Amino acid sequence: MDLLSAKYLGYEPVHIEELIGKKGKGQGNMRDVEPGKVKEYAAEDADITLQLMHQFKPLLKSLEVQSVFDKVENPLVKVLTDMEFEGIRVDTDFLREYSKELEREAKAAEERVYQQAGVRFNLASPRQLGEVLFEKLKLDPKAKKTKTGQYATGEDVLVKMALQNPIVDDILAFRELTKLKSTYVDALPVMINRKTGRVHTSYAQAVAVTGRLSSNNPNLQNIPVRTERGREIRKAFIPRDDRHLLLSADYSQIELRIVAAISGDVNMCEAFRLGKDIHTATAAKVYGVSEAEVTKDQRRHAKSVNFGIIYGQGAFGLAANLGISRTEAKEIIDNYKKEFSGISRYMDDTILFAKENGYVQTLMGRKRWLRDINSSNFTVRGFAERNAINSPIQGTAADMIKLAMTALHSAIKKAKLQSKMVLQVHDELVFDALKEEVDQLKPLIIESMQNALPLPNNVPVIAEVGGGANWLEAH
DNA sequence: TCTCTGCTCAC
DNA sequence: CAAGTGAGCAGAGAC
Repeated sequence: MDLLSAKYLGYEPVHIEELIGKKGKGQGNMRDVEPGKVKEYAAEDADITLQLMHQFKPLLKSLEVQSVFDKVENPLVKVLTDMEFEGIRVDTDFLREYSKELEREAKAAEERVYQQAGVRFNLASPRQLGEVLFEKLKLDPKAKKTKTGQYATGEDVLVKMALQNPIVDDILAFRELTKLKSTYVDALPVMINRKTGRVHTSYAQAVAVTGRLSSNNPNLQNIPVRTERGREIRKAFIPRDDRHLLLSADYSQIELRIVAAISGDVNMCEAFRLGKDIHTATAAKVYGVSEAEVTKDQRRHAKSVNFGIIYGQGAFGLAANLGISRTEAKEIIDNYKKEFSGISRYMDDTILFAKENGYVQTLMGRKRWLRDINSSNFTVRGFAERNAINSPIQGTAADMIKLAMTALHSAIKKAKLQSKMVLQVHDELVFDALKEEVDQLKPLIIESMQNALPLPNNVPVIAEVGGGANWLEAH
């Protein structure tokens, strides 16, 4: 495959690597680039990439895809190169200290596991752990095996055994601590560019089949946030100096708004137009109560259904997720489909469209081809059907934030601001913002994000922005 | 050194 | 059978 096709299709790393050899052999290293030269490299990279993409254009078949190319992808190339070269500052002293703490806690959890198991082994090996748990300790006579025949020891399996078996909590703690240490706390400082003192991710523009970006070397799109210990790591992402702040702006419920808008479901569109809490509004409809009467559990269930819808989840998955019976889950889903009949119709129509045309598309016309949509194999076809439902939703959200990024890039340049857009995390943008520009920048961000791709049926798009001395505080 | 597997992090 | 899109780590085995 030639460079051009390889690049566009995402089989080769994009941007920085090809031109200055961030990880290529014998071409020097991104970490050695002179800080003063960074801008020149970025400009050169963008020019060449634009040229290559222009040559690739005749190969694109449909008008819709050309429009996605012209309006979304091509203009984004320069935006991404700028973001990659800009990078983001990381507090290495903080991470070094945190690493020691994680090390101590992991060691302690590991020792407790060996004590309780009555044997020492490699706790980091799922295979050895499975043998200890299910053959030596016989914790579950019906233990499940993976496709290669070893015992499954994933988090979902272990959590179910946690109440009867105290050893499980220590195993899970060990897993969490070592994951955080090896993947983030110890890895990030090594990725810092010696000249810029910052980490520079690479964004792949054509790897994810839905149109999302992906991020690697390092991946800055999966920095922990869910657990207390994980969240700490976000404190290590900081502004370039004390004259700057980190701003974080994210879309509120963007995928659900998109489902509502493209399905035209009256109840969900209305809920968004009235600015309601969408999960509470959903629960009220599904359980036939007023919004004030909705209980915590009902809202939790509704939230799960709303997410499940986006992924094409069935009663089995919902039951497993919520720890309820399949009958109960089925009842919730049936009610949901009755109350939100527009969404139910959208799902059926989209699968039918895919079966007839062999593809589905986003609001911008981005296509995903589904070669298995008419397969006679139930499992294979099922996957394709869930892809048919999910891809237009996830892909439209990707179109929207990509358009917003390009618009913002231009707006920041036009206003002659020094603040920089530095990260994208699917529905979030992060900025290294000069403090005196923040009051001007915030409305610019909100306006660009909310108006990048207006949704049908008057469904409002809402973006929220916050600031702080690190990525955690900015949220 | 390379590849696959199982697991876990994000949206 | 059963929830979509990614990236990266350590273990384990092939070469």
